[in-house]
Amino acid sequence: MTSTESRGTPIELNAVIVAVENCTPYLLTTDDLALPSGPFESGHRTLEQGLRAWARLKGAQTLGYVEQLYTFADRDRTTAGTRSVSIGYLALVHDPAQPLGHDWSPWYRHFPWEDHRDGTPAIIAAQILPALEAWKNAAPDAPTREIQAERIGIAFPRDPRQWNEELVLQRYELLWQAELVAEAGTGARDSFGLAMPFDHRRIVATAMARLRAKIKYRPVVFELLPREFTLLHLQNTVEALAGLRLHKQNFRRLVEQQGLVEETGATTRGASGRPAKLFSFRRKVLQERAMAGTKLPRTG
Amino acid sequence: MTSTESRGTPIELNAVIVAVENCTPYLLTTDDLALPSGPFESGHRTLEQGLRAWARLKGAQTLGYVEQLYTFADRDRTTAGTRSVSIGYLALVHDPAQPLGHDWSPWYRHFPWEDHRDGTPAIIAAQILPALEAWKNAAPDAPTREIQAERIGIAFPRDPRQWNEELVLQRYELLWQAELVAEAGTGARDSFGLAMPFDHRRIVATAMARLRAKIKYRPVVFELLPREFTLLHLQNTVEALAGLRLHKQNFRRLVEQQGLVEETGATTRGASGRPAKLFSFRRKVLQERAMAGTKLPRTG
DNA sequence: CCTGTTATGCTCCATATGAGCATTAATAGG
DNA sequence: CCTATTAATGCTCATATGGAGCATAACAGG
Repeated sequence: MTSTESRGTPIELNAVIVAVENCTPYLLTTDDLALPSGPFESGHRTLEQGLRAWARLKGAQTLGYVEQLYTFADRDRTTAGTRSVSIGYLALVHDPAQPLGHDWSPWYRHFPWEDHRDGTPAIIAAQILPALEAWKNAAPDAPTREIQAERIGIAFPRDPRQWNEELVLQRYELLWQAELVAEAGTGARDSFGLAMPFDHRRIVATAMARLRAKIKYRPVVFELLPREFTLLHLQNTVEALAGLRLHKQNFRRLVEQQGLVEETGATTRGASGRPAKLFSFRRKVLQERAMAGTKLPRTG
Repeated sequence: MTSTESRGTPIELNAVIVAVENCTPYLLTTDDLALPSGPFESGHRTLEQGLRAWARLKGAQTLGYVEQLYTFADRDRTTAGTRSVSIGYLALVHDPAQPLGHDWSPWYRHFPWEDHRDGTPAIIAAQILPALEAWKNAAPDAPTREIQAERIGIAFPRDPRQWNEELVLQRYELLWQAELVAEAGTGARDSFGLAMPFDHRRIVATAMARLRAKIKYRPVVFELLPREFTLLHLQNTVEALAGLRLHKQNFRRLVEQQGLVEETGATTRGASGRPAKLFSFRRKVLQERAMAGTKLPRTG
């Protein structure tokens, strides 16, 4: 920090642009599966506005929710030889009018171990755990093995009920260190999930983790839904993001007791089964409860 | 984003370095109350490591916990004329051996409206609310006034039990927009709290909000305490950060049931009153519960 | 009418949280 | 030794909140 080598570092923006269609979350990518990115443009007042304008140009639907994720600047993060700094953004696209095209990639293709909606994915017991075992056992000393074993146990617990869907980034980093993802470079033996260029899969992991954490305390799911939706549609979307099945009745109780939605009066028609009421998001809650609230045992 | 004007933008790091002494949180600042900052140095593997090395040089105690806060890059953020990008960090310093010197500033001097440990601070009813009222009433149209009133009501609720200690940033931004902090520039009539140069007070507000949110679901308080502490000391530290009084018995119950601490066997001596047992942080919980857990009604 | 399917209502229980009341263990000062 | 003071601790109780599951209701199609 004492050097004056501040000619300037190239800054780029990377956006994880998410849409959900038919119970599947998708990422907007370029042809080579890279995240859309561009140079930092100083013409906009804020980074976020710049991102929105740029996404419009790139042909993504208009971005709804936008949030800064993280600034990535490890030394080994080099694009075209020079070290680069990237500011990652997460953006959510409302239910797209036209079906998603070929430039949208289902995110579980890149993270097959993260989708637990139909039970623990087979790849975990069949391939990931054995490979991690082997990696752990290759550690030089016992204490290290101990620590690795702990990490593995937390990231990929045996008991399905222990699965913590938020640990997306920890899991990806664990697989990286064990050289079980192609991006780790050094001649990975096994490679799980569809790789992405540069550190983009890491950025996506960060985005998934953030999103999975956020849906629990902020009504962001609605940024991925059309204006009107059924409660089942809402639940399916949350499940798609979390990669988990939820208890239907309790999910509804939660949604209603929090006053997140209101009936529009209309119902679905034509489908099989009892028609469902249509709901819309109560924008007011954004103001009413600027946030859930406390976990501290306050006085008064 | 289509231009190739990427000669590079100067990047600087700003660190909000926090320590707690005697029930008071302090910030490390320079003589003119600026946050310690320095150019982005590419010699380190990660930004975090760079920050640690640099803090050591600057004479801050060794940093314990470090976390990236946010990247600030609004157009009006200019240092010495040119637009600059700043990566903000939050760092926590363990109980300092020597007393904190003059380069540490109590954070409530900059945010007097945030300390509710002795009840709602007088400044809110006496000065802030009237000034915000006036600002709201000066809005051109009724809908705008309506919205401002909502914002004010959430940021500074009348009922003390509605006070949400996490909204530090929202409150600061509200005061900024109402030109009630000196940094807003345009000839602020009133100015609340001790100002800081540039947008540094905004960065601190971001840090406070993050910290207040984080202590609820991650055991970060221990990063601000000595190895051994009493439960009262622990509670006082949390209260200092949150700016709130907590219910003693329930606080203890919470801490114990979460298995955060373990007795060291020793007790305090010399003080008045019954001696308290000394505790230490159970590092294991970091692994055991890599995180609190769910808010979603899972199945299974 | 009978069956399959999905939407909705409700109950029950375990645990967490919010508020207090009551005791106990030390120290300081007479 | 006795007493006031200062904290630490132990417990209780009512009320939320979260997890599971049973029971009904409303429609499509044969």
